[in-house]
Amino acid sequence: MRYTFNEIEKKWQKHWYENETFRAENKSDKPKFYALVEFPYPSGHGLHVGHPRSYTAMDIVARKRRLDGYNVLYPMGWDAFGLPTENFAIKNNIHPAKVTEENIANFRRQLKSIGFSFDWGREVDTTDPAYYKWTQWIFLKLFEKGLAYKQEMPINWCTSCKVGLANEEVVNGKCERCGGEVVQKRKSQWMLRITEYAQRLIDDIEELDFIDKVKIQQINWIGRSEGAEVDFRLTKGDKTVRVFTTRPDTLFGATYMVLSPEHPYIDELKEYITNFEAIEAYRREAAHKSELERTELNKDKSGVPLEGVMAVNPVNGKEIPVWISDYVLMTYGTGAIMAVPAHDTRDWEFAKKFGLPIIEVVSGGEDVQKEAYTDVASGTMVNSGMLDGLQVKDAMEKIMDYLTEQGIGERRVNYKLRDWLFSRQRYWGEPIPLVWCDKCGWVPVPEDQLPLTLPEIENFAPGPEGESPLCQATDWIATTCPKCGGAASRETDTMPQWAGSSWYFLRYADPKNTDALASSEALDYWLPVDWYNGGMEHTTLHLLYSRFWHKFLYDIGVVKTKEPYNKRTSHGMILGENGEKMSKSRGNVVNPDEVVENFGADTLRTYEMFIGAFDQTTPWSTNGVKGCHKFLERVWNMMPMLTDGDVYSTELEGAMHKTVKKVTDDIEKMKFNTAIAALMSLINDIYKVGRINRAELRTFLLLLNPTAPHITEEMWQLAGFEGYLHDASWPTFDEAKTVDDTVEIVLQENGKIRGKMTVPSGLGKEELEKLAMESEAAKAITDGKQIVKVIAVPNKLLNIVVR
RNA sequence: GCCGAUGUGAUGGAAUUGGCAGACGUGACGGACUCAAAAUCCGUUGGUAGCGAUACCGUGUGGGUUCGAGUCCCACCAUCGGCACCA
Repeated sequence: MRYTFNEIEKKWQKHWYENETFRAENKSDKPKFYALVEFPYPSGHGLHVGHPRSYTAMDIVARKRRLDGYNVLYPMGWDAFGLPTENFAIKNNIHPAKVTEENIANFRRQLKSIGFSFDWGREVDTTDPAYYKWTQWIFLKLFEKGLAYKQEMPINWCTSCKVGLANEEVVNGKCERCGGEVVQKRKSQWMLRITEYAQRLIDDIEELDFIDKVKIQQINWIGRSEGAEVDFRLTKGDKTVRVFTTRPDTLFGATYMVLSPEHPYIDELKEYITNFEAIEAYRREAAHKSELERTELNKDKSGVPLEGVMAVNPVNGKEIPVWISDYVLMTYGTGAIMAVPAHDTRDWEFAKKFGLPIIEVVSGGEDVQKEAYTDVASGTMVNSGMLDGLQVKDAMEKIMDYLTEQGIGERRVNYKLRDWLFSRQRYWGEPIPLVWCDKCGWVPVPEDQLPLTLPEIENFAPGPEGESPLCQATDWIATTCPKCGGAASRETDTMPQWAGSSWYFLRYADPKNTDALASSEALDYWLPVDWYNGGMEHTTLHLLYSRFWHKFLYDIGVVKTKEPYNKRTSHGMILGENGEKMSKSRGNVVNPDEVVENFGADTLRTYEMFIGAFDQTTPWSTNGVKGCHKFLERVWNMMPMLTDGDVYSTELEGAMHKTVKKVTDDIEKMKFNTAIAALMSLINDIYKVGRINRAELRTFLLLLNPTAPHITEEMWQLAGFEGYLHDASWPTFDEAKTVDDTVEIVLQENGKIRGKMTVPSGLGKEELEKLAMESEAAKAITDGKQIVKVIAVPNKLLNIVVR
């Protein structure tokens, strides 16, 4: 009988869908398990072969958990707001909602053809007003608690198209669409105070079961650093400039000060600055550079001194020059630094270039005129007045106490993490549900008027000054103030795509609820997510944003867990066959539809799991796909070898127990490639034996089922096993039967292999040494030599060290 | 530049976490079946020398620790992910 995968797969997909086999219940006697994958952005290109890598992995976990007796929730949805759809809509003048609908339909069809065990009754769509009603609701709660505020922030502005651009649309400082010049333009925008949660986001990650690299990257991204803020008086005007420093101990070595080009005081000091034109010119130049370019360490330092204004070092009264330079960012710390060139590499380079003095205040390094000495662990203070003779650590404490006493500074913890820029001047996003009233200020749209839906407009492109496209909807904008009833206007900015994806996993618990984002019973039952798999590239944005929102929802009593996800793992990317990133322009895109059509969903799934280590990037290989298809054909062709037998045969018993153990362990560790390799080895053994009995086939099908669910379900039925495979239980193994009676050990001379011998397994060190030393091979090693030492490793080796 | 990873046969990768490097798959070569080809099945396959037993070399590069290093430490090189408006 031929392996007609197309028919078999359609048959079972239909069966599962019609019988709602994978429907999750919000109440059950079984323990719950919530498996989550990142919902896709339904792009016009259709599913990428990268998507099924993550989805198959969690499908395997979900299917295995069901066989283990869990009530499993494994949902799917659409993160459908976003730029590409909007740009496509602008270009072709189609409503983005229409584009989105078509793309979703295509994605849904593709995902269904691969046989994932999603609960299709719980689909969510971030662009559905019934969904974004609650995204808006969460925003209003944030606003109510003072966590949303407006601030001037720079956007990328194309001087030629007159459009605000996403970072991605800026290529080498030019507009991706027209090649026009891109500059930084300041605009008042909505921000969310994620920094309020910085410490909790660090503290609470500790106890979570996240892979280490995710934890480390999040912690580094939040970037906590301890130090002090210090006030420097200026010789002109009545302002003091506050700087943040992690090295207050080096305060006596501050030989100049640097302000960010965007620092607001510069304008206020205009009347005192004698070279204001040069300053202006430099600021214009800085507006052309991205932060990435500005902070590159190896780039040539640039800057301009503020002539006519000096700063006064508060600890020794010395006047020091004030510069502006683009390596100081307005977005970190206070936007101003004290420069200590002797003990900071970037300051050192700047001082060298502009001939500024370098004064050593920590001794212990080389000549500071030749190189900055940055070690904090050792060193003694010099040239530092009251700090002289102290160790760095003690000097740090003393100076901070002094600054606080004198009222010229204070201890301060700073985070690299910045508040979340939440405004977009775009159409295809959730409208921000606020109204501006000249009398009352920003007023929330009343809850009973949510969702505030997107207005219908003619043209989805942004306005001439970079305003949101929603500006065209004048009827929609004009409204009354919910507070005073006077004339008022709606906010026209929309939310970023990250908004909808920051809470979608909550909606899955109760996706059709109209009274709340989900019922508290459903949330209490399903949360937290037990296992969340996704891409490394989402570590510092999506994953952090959603943890922040979840913590906020915890604070206002919506959810009962502090953290949304218990466990986080990540998958590697799939590259094109040539080892490059898949892209249309490179012509190396693999369409999953073709793989399903030509080889079957089970082959696609098996291959994507066999391709390599799950968390590693790997290239696609058509021959590899064929190899996996061949494996499934060998599985199929076991049917004629089937014999009776309720227990494992003696020939295969050991191999069966070992494979059950291996596959069970490997799935938990996401080592799917070696789990499949173990099944391939087992089938090689079965072919050697030439037959398989019913007990062995039953176990084999169960082990392969999570990976290749269609073929295994079909063979289960063909073999006449009871019920459906998906209702059966995961096989168990007997540890004792996974161990062979004898083992081959290696005999080494000074670590080099000299021979092998077979010994009973489980021998202790002494027994092994005694037995092995009597062997011919051991005698050949020791003959005529002096034995220095013998190292015995049970079940492994015996190493004889001789001289 | 900063943060996080990775580097093993012709090739995708494996290695119980310091103990036989190369499991499993692909490719290649040989054989069986066939009029023939495909498919299938069985075998061989890191390099060098040797008929052979075997010996030596071999996990990006250079050092180190250890009885023993793909695995640990130091330095370097290369590649990849992220860097806040792509998702």
